[in-house]
Amino acid sequence: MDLSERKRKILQAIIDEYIGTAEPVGSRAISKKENLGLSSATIRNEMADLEEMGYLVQPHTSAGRIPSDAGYRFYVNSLMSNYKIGMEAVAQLQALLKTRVSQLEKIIKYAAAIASNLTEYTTVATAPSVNDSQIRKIDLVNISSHTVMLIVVTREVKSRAINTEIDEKNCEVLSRILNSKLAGKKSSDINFEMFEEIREETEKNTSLDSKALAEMIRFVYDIITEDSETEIYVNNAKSILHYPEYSNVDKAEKILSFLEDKENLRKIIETDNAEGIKAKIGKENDFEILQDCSLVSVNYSLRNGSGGRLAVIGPKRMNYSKVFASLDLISNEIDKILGYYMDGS
Amino acid sequence: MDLSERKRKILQAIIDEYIGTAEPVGSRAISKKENLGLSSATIRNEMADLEEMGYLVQPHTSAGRIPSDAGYRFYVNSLMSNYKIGMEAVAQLQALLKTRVSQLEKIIKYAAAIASNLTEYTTVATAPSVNDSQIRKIDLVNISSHTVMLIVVTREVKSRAINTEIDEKNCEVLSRILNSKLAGKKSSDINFEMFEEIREETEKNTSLDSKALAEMIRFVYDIITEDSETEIYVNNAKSILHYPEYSNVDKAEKILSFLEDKENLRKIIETDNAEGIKAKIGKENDFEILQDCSLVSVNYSLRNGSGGRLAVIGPKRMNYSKVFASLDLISNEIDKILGYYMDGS
DNA sequence: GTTAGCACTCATTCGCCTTGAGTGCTAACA
DNA sequence: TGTTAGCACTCAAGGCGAATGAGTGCTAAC
Repeated sequence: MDLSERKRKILQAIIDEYIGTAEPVGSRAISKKENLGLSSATIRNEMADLEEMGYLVQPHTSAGRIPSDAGYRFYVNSLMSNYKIGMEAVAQLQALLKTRVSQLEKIIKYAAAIASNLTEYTTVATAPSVNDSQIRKIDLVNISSHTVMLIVVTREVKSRAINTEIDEKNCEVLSRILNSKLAGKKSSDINFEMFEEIREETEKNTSLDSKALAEMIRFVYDIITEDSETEIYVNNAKSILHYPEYSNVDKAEKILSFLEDKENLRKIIETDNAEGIKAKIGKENDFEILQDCSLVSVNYSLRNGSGGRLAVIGPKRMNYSKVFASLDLISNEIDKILGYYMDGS
Repeated sequence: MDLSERKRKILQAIIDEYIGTAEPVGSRAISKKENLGLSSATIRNEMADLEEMGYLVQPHTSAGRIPSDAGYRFYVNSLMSNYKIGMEAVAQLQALLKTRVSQLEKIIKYAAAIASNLTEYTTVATAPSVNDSQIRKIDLVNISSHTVMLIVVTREVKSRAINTEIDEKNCEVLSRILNSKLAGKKSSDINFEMFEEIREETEKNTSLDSKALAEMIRFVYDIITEDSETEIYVNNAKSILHYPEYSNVDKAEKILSFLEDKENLRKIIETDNAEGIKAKIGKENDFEILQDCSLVSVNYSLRNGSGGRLAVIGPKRMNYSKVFASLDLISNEIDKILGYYMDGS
């Protein structure tokens, strides 16, 4: 599928124009762009060719052309220009991410927010998954006469307030036993039998009511083995309403519903773990509701192997070059920070 | 402003009808409701009276009437019927809240989600504020060769991953000193001078680089004194799009933007700490953008004095009786659970 | 190979008319 | 004196056709 230089230029001009206006592009509009000195009639001939080749479609006879999915695909693969993000924006981004570096859990949340600011599209991101990391410490702290806070430290901190009658002294003994048996282990290596030992040993060394103890152990087991449900962040979903494509409120509502369901989001964002920035254009998306959208995503990773994904969702006629540039910038910055921060093990 | 029994009935019928249909209500529609055997002409006369009194307005001469803010206010204060929530829904709610009880922090999140399911309107809720509670424990855990997890336990658990070179042994010493100086204190009683002592004592007892130490102390100070930013949960914002009042996409987008800004939410939800369920109808809302909406809210509280607020936001013609009943139910259930759970101190 | 010119198509807009829901007023009725 | 039937009036909404104009494809000339 080779295109003449002229066809490439015309196709590019049409798509650029359409991205800006969301209106079918006519031959005259293109011919008036000074850079190629061609009359509208010539452009018309070329456009007819491009339509035949499948890159353009005509919504109706007397309208201009709009890009087809294939047209966008060609544009993304070989036509789009390099977008240059302003130095100030870059500096701002770096500064902002740096101030958040002490709240590692949240860095992706901020990154996703920044991405949606930069691009003005909806963004979806998964927090870095920290499954299966080593247990560093388990702690039981009495916070009121019958509430104990259970804390498990791995790479992250999980906690649970538990309603129980275990007193401070017994808490101490129990937490000492828990640590001696479990600290240093990976959560995937832990099974319920280990807790049987813990129960026995604790019963020997404390005056604990065996029912309260069993309950407590159950909680510890749960908190350790539960999949730390990786958070998923959505930003700027409402931007959908901006696009004429979704001026139909019903359609807009459907997609907003879709974006509210974390399950869906997980699916669309986790299908692809490819390196680098990937675009899914229109019908390339598995979900029917996204077939008028494009999804551009990138994964970031920590040196220890865990990572996550950050995606931009917008209309098919999104500003691809800007989106690609933004994601590139952001994922680089994140990799820098996280790589440094989380390295070693 | 006394209304005859007949006027009350007519006003109630009009508002009930309008809540269901969102269309101006005509005299004929009311006269056909069997319960008052009056002709449309008679109703017309009464409606004219009610309009003069300010309870109804006419969008244009040849249309029916719609309730004014004052009309809704009268309806809420003295007209609306008692909505009875189905037993199954009540049982479901109780069951659901109970299963979440071990994740206390999240109970309000679930309660807000339930409220928006029950009412089908947008809900906004603030998590229980746990400011100014006593520090129970401070911990420093090495999670990698140069990352230390800082953990502060009050009624909740706050944590921060910190990039530093402090090794395990020094961590232990430092955390012992921190606990001896700070445990048991309220975070509001803590000032930076105390940390000067801590710094001096630590320097005496460890080989710590004084710059790393100063930095670490700064983090501890920050995490303790920072306002634990009470989370704020929004559910079902998109339900706005359902109402014909917001079929205008621009208007819908404005209000969705408004609801995305946590600052705004905080303001609308925290203005009123009154006991019981309160409604703000139309222009009674301070924010101009909400002047076509009503906001019904309730506060829940723990026995220790902290608490939060849960609000339903919908169109002025919301189903007030259902919303009131739902909030009443939910806040009672929450109070039961939290009261039991968090009591003592 | 390029372009000017022309006939043709078709979505969009505008004005006009019709329709119908609803009102207020008046006069008659109970 | 309160209620109701009847009638003239108002006005938003919807249907319809003409006008508009953006765009095309094709042809003939350059």
